[in-house]
Amino acid sequence: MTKEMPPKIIIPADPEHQALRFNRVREAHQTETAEDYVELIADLIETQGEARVVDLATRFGVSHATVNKVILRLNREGLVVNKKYRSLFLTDEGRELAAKCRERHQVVTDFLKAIGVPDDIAELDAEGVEHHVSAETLKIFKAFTRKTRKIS
Amino acid sequence: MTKEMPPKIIIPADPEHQALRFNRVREAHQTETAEDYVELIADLIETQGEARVVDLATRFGVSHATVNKVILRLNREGLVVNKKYRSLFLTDEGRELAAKCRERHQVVTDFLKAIGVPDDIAELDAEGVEHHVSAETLKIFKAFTRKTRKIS
DNA sequence: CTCAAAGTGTAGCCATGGCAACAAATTTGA
DNA sequence: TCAAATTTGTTGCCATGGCTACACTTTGAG
Ligand SMILES: [Mn+2]
Ligand SMILES: [Mn+2]
Ligand SMILES: [Mn+2]
Ligand SMILES: [Mn+2]
Repeated sequence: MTKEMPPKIIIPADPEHQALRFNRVREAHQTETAEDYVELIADLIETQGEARVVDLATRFGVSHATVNKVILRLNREGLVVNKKYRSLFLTDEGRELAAKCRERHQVVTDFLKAIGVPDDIAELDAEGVEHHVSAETLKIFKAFTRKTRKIS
Repeated sequence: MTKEMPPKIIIPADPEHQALRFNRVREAHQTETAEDYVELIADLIETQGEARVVDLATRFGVSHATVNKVILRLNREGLVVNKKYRSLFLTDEGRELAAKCRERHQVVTDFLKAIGVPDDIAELDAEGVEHHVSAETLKIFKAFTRKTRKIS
């Protein structure tokens, strides 16, 4: 990384350029589990008072064993605090990430609705799309939604 | 699954409804490797005359061993035909999927550019987003791009 | 024609995130 | 209170898609 790239001309068919795209998608996949987990944990703490393994399992549609394994990783990565047989908490870093993800999720959902996607479909699509939208695109989404709302 | 759900009212905070969203994302992840592979194989056959393992590796930014393993799966799934030490071919099903994915990829890229996302960023984002966009949303993307093009 | 380089295949390792089955702790309600 | 139900934890299995190292085949330059 950080080779010298003087004028940085992008040739779309350039193999290395293509590799960059796929690398970025793979990176997104690395982080998206963590993102969805901290987001849902934050939501549960707000709406239910606490985040329990069994609720995460139901909401994600996976077994509690799977949740447990992921939580172990998130703990290792410093996003989640868990004491045995107790409900889950977020670290400061986890809370920060959750806030960022919730905001982003909302921007994507609102945008899809703004361009006319039915609410239920917008919510389905946003769950996946959110993890692949760059900051620049997000900004454009936000501006578009704002503009549309002023009109209507 | 397939419990009786008479009027099917969607409550956004409903845990089962939430599980549906995440299940859909997981399904997309199951298929997206296959999608990107057949799309790139089709492109290489068109532009280079043949699709070779080493080119796929370069374009995806992974080792040739990884490509080989994925190709094995795609062969098992009836999308790719490969003879030892020979270049890769698509089955009819593979070609069909490739065409569908290329079209979808193009629609997403064009849409992002149409709403003002810079070309290079649009191409980055599209590579991930394409796999999470429903048919309904795609239709709306297409209509929006068409409309925008008429204006400009 | 030869043989070195390039390409391909394979084995074995890893991390992630699925699962079922079983074990342990906690909570609940009779 | 205390036993049953619920929740949580753990183990061991699987598939995917990463990697390196090494083996084999094909290709092409000299
Ligand atoms: Mn989300
Ligand atoms: Mn998501
Ligand atoms: Mn694509
Ligand atoms: Mn893609």
